Amino acid sequence: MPELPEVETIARGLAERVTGDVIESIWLTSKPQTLKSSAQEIAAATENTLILNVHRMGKHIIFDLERNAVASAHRAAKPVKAKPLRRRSELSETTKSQWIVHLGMTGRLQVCEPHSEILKHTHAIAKLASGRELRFVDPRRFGRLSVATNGAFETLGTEPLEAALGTFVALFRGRKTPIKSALLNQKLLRGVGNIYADEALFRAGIRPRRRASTLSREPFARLHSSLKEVLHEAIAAGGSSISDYVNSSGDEGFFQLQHRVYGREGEPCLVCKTPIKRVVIGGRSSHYCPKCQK
DNA sequence: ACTATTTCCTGGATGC
DNA sequence: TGCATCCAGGAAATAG
Repeated sequence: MPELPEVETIARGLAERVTGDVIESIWLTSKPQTLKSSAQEIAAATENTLILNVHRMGKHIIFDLERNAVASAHRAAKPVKAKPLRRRSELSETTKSQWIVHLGMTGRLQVCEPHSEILKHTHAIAKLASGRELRFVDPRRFGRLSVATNGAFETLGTEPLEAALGTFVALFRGRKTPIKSALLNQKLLRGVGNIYADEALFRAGIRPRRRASTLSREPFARLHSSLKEVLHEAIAAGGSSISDYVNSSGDEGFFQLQHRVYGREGEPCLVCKTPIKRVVIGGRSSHYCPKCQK
C-alpha cells in the first residue's frame, strides 16, 4: 500500500528512468472509475509530450510534461530527412501539462519493454520514444489517472516533511476526531497513510484514539518530529513492502522490517514487551502499545 | 464546518 | 478440494 515514502521512492525511480523521454501515444482502459479525467483529455494532454520531470505531491505521482518542437521532432525521426528549420515562432510554442497518477492500494507503474507480458489489470500503456513502455497496473482499481492542463496540479493538505511545528499544530486545533483519523485526513496532512500514522503515534507515545483537541503542544511536538523521522527513515529504506509493493524497477522496499507496531498485533512491544493491541478506528486497523502510548 | 459511515474492488487467507 | 465469506485500505460520497 503506497504511502508517502513508497510514492516518493517510485517517483524518484521514475524520474531517473523516464525524464527526457517522450510519450508518443497512450492506450487507456475503458474502466470509467480509474479515469478521473476522460480518456480523450488524458490522451490530449500526454501524447507527443516530453517528460520534464516526475515528482510526488502527497500520494500523487506527477509527470510534468511539455509539448514542443523537440517532442514533435523526436517523433518524426528516422526515414524522413531532416525538416527545414522551423520558424522561431513555432519553436517557442510550448504547452505544459501534467499527468497525475494515484496508485490507490495496489497500483503500480512499470517501465518495460514492449514485448514483456501485459499483466492482468493493466489500465494504461504509454509508448515512449525510447522504445519502452510505461504501464499502469492496478488489480484492485483504487488507483486514479488524471491530467491537469490549466496551470499546476493543486491538492489540499500540507506536506508533512515541510510543515513547521506551528503549522502542524494549527492543523489539528479544535478537532474532536481521534488523532489517528486526523493524521489520515489528506486535507490536513497529505501523504500519511495507515502504516506511518501508527508508527509515528507509537514513537510519540500517543494512543491513536486520543482526540486531537485534547493534545497539548508537547505531545504535538513529539508527534511532529516522530512523523518526520519515520517518513525519512522509510524513504531511506525504499518504503515498506506490505502485500505487493515494489518500486518502479520491481524492487521491494525493506522498511517493513523496522515497523514497531503496524502488523504486530499480539507481538511484544519492542520497548516494554507488552503485547501490541489492534483496534479499529474510523474503519482502519490501528496498532499501538497500551503501556507506552497514553 | 465537522465528523462518522458507507462504498468502491480483487486477491489472498480462512473456515467448513 | 472446493466453495463461501471475510478482510485489507484511500478517498469520495453520503448521512448526521
